[in-house]
Amino acid sequence: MKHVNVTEAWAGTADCRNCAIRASVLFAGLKEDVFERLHRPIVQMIYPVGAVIYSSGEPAQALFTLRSGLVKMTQFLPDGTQRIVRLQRKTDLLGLEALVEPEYPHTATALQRTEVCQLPVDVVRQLSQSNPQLYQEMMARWHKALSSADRWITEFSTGPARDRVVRLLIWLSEQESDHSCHLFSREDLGAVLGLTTETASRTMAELKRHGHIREPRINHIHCDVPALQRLLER
Amino acid sequence: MKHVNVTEAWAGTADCRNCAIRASVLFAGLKEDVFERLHRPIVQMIYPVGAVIYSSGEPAQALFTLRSGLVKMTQFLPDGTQRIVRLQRKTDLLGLEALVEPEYPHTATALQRTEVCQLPVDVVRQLSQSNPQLYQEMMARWHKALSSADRWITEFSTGPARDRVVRLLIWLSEQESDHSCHLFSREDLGAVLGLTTETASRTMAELKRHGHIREPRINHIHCDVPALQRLLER
DNA sequence: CGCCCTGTTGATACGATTCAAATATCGTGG
DNA sequence: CCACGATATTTGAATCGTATCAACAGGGCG
Repeated sequence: MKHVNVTEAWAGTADCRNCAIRASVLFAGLKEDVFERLHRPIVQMIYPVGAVIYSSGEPAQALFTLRSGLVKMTQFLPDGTQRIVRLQRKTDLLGLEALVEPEYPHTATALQRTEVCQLPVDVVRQLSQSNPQLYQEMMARWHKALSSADRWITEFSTGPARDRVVRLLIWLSEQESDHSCHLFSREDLGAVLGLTTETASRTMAELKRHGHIREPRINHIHCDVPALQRLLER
Repeated sequence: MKHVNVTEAWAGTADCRNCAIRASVLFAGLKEDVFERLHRPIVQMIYPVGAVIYSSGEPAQALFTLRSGLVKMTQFLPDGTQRIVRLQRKTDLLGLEALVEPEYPHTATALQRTEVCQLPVDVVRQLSQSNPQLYQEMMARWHKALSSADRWITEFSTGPARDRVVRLLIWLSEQESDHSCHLFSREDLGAVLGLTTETASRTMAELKRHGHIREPRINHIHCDVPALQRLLER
């Protein structure tokens, strides 16, 4: 595994009012004056592949809205082993735990070039308590995180290797318009699905041989989604 | 699988003020007057083994605080297969999703005789919005649910069969004082751990042969917890 | 150019599933 | 209360899938 030591790029104060994903971010539907108070301390950041957004055990001082990219959430067990417990992508909110715990429970690492908006935790906590709209939105975020966890268990931790890989490819294709998806390393692919690197590699090779996927550029996958769906049916 | 068709027992209006687990329930620390408004509509229920507390797809009208017992949360996939995605026990809050969604996403089934308090969702929603204390408590509940989900992934969906069984036995022993635990059927044991019934049975038999557990009465397990811990270490 | 890292492929071993059968347990009605 | 059938559990043998260990190919980078 390549070791990356990045100082993340500070990309300026956020222009929330013109945010391309504003409709789906935390503050969709906030009144102007409330919004005004909130958006000022927001900072934008850009992380390259491999960059760590925050680490497990670090003081939890901010939440992050994901504007683009893909982030793996890793949990470390007492015995030193680690497992990826979630993947986060566009419009997801990272580090909700900061509202409740003093330290982040996961390590968040960019698997693709990733843009985030950083929200100080006290601001979010304070506003969400006084603003029913935001309160409801927070609940929805927790709920979304929990649903993802359930989906993770049933789709990515269950069944034979091929099915898991296929489900992940479909999941990754969901957000792309053209049946393509940006994959990450075989090693991470395995870690996400609880498989070894070799099995991940073999499975990908087999899917290619059957013509269900193509890989014109490395880690850029074209998926025959309907065919993949059919594979899952039996 | 045995099919149970129970009408759950109504056990009267809750006596919250003298609740044995009040310190750890949702309303710990509420002011008297607020508490007064809340506790009136609370109803206590007792479910026998196998009883369904609520079903996936059913209108979500209540949350449930678990006073005692054990409940499995089952998710049904489009293809008809099902998987247990969580186990809930004393002081856990069931059906948080009711705050956000019109229908329950899971089916909640009692694995042991289970006592719950039923809280109407509108009451909880309304109170939690106006009461900062309860708001914070709700966040903590969501967080707890999410942590459980993470733990589920890393402990019960990962590694060889024996390790999974051992981790579950330890988890079940946690709440008992005397290193014993009340188990459920081998079929459910398998479903919880993503294993077949046969593998679950074989693994239990092997643990018995090695003297790490005893089963004096059926499904009443005595665990040599330190020995089990040691099994996980290598 | 050569080294290192990632990915691929092959051979083998191990563990879990599957299918099948025997045994134990539970619940019910006689 | 016992006997019976239904259901759950245990055990065995064969098979399948994944991990493991090992070797090798290709690409990027110093």
